Amino acid sequence: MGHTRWLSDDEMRAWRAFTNAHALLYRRLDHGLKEEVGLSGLQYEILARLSGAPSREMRMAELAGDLVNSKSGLTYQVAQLEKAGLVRRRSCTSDERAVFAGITDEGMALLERAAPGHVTRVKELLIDVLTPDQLQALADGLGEAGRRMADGAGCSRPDRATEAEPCE
Amino acid sequence: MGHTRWLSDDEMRAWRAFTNAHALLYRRLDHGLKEEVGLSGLQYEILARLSGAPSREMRMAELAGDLVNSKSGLTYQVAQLEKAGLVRRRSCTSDERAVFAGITDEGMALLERAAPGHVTRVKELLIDVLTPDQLQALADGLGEAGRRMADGAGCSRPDRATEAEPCE
DNA sequence: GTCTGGTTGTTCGAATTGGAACGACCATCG
DNA sequence: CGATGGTCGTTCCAATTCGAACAACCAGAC
Repeated sequence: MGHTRWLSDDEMRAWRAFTNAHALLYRRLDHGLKEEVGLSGLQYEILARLSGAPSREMRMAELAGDLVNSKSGLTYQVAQLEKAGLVRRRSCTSDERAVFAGITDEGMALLERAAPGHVTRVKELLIDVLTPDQLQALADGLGEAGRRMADGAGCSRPDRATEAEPCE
Repeated sequence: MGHTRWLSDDEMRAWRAFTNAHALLYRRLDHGLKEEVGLSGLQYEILARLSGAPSREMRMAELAGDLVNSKSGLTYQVAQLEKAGLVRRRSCTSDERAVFAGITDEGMALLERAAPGHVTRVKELLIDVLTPDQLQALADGLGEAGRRMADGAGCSRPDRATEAEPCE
């Protein structure tokens, strides 16, 4: 490691734009959700993933991996959602360790009530601002970056375990 | 508002890539900083901004605006940094309300020790993964999105006040 | 002057986060 | 079977986050 390669002006601009846009956007989305349906951004994401899962449920570990949140953090949030009746938990019969979190009908109803506003905001504040080329570049470039980081490349993260079959 | 315009597959891919890459990346950077110099990502950002400011100091409000963090959150972190001797605070003589936070020599030293590893990680994990075109698209597209959100467009945020002259 | 409206940074309390430690569990080997 | 190593989700605790309320302050109208 001779001397450090600093960021060029262009690189710095891109990097700042990336973090700045994310912070600004996430803040808006969070507030919007909180106001409209009382959910946090993370809670919305949890419900969204569950609603899209095969049988409307997922393993805790899989969820945590998808959301890039710590296990303990997920436990906490799922507990909140369960208290609110939006999610139900059941333990897997074939693997006593595993816990499945599934979205309830009530959760689906709330999600459907939350989605329009949320999606509209994402479109207005990000998607519609980008040209089709920029959108594509974003999907390609950041998709690749995400993929590389997800595979333990360069650091921790040994996961990518079993693909979570419906269990029974 | 007729019916909601949902996200197309491409749009969804881009959106997911964006949030996913950010989460993954920020987590790595955070851990890296914590291990190498004991700073959090936010603390590093604070020091970095201060080090680049005209006289190595900024108003609290300006800092908070740049970092997109709540005022109270910034107060907390700056207090931490001050306790560690990396930052010093002084109140402005011409405007008794304002508080300037400035980075100390000790802070500069730590920042210089932290920067190489941090910057290298940013390059390796993000910049170097992108093609020049993608980098440019990211800077342009997300830059524009950030700019629009920063101007109260569509929502709260009335700020963008005085440009914080050196005060004396 | 004095009043009013808006700004600034801090304080407070409640909610959330994340890591480490833990107990329960599976799978493999002998 | 008994032991071992690894996985899973939870619990615990300290650190952090955010918004609302607050006190001090500035600026302009009157």
